[in-house]
Amino acid sequence: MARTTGSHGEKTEAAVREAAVSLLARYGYEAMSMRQLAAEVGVQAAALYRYFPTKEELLFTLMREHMDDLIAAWNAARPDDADPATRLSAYVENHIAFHIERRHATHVSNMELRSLSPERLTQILKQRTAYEKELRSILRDGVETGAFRVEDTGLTAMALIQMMTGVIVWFRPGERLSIAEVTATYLSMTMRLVGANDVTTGEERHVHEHAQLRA
Amino acid sequence: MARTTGSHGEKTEAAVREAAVSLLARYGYEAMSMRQLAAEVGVQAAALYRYFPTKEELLFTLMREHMDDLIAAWNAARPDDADPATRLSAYVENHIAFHIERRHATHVSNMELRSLSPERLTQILKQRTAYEKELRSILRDGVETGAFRVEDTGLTAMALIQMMTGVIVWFRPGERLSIAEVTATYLSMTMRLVGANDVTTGEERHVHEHAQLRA
DNA sequence: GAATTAATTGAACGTTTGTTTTATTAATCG
DNA sequence: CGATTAATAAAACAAACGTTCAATTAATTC
Repeated sequence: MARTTGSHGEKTEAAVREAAVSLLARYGYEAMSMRQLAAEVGVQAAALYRYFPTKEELLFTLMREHMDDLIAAWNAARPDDADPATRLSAYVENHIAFHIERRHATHVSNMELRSLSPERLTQILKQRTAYEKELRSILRDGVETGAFRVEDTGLTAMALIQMMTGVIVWFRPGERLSIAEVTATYLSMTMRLVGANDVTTGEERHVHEHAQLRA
Repeated sequence: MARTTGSHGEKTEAAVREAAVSLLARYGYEAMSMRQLAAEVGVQAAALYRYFPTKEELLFTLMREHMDDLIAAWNAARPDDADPATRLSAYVENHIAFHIERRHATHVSNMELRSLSPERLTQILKQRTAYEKELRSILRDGVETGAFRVEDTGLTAMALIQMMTGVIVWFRPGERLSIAEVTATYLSMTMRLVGANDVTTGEERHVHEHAQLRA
């Protein structure tokens, strides 16, 4: 047999991407074989090489596009000329919403860095650093204006990102908490962590609205 | 050739464990081959099977002992009849010190869970849950006595653990910050996060001592 | 110092791996 | 409808994998 009835390049490539994200998240890069991926798509292994020249290029493509999307999502959501607290809220909300919605791809992008060649690793890390820099900048501005009380902006940014990204480890859609509840709780934890409620006097009230939701 | 001069079982086994933790942390379970591990130890691959029956059993042994050690360290450090803030401080300090000191082993225990068989995975997760339960219990007590202001103890415990364990991702000994500085900063972030400084009136002062170390 | 035990080598086994090549069939275009 | 192009299958490749086995040598014991 050769070309199958109803076969279409774009559809197959989309199916490969989807199956790859799923299998990579579940088994990891080294444990996922090209034959396993092909079987999931319903195709022979050789067919994969029409869309991606190597296994590593497939991984890299998925990771790069995921980082592109993350940065694009933040650029669309960022409130440009707002006070630090508002900008921090937007960052937290975007980060958590994006990471919950795309848990599998995030898992891959965070866990499989060591499977990339040095040059490709550098590129992904560059994108990640650019994204994290946005948070550091917000924190720095907040410290300057007195909106936040933070000891070390670099360290705090790392702590916040680790904390927020951690949702993908335990969060399962449809269990106990909704995305909105999780986001609200993380938002208030973040604001307390950066010492925001001691300083702001007006709109930071909305943080406390959620504060006793489930005490 | 066969038995080499100066060979001794205990020494070899210790060398295997040490090299395995290092290689597993750097390359991951699937990417590390038994031949690569043997080469690192300076031995042939077949010699490894005198100490560990399979590759997976080697991984499991390292992970189980690491969890044992973590729980033992906490049992040695835990202040039993103290107020929640003191207990939380002890938990944070122990967690960060232990995880920085044993970054590689922690990395393995966190990243390679999916390479374990279901039964072995269950055992490691049981140990992990037992350890995390300690933190949830501290948070619950703190909420009850009014020492902490926390919306969801389970969610807060997960957030704190993700945040604290995250140090192993970026911390490198001998760079910029000392272990003591990192611990102090994480301690004050934790205390703010659980809303501790609004309630306690006496010994929570020592939190603020560190607070403006590097603002 | 001979007998026994502990530790290791070297070769081999059957699988599985990522990838390439060639042939074949379906879809598309003129 | 015939020619061309796109999409796939099937088979094969060498390399690497975890693991086993028999042979061999060092350390230990009596």
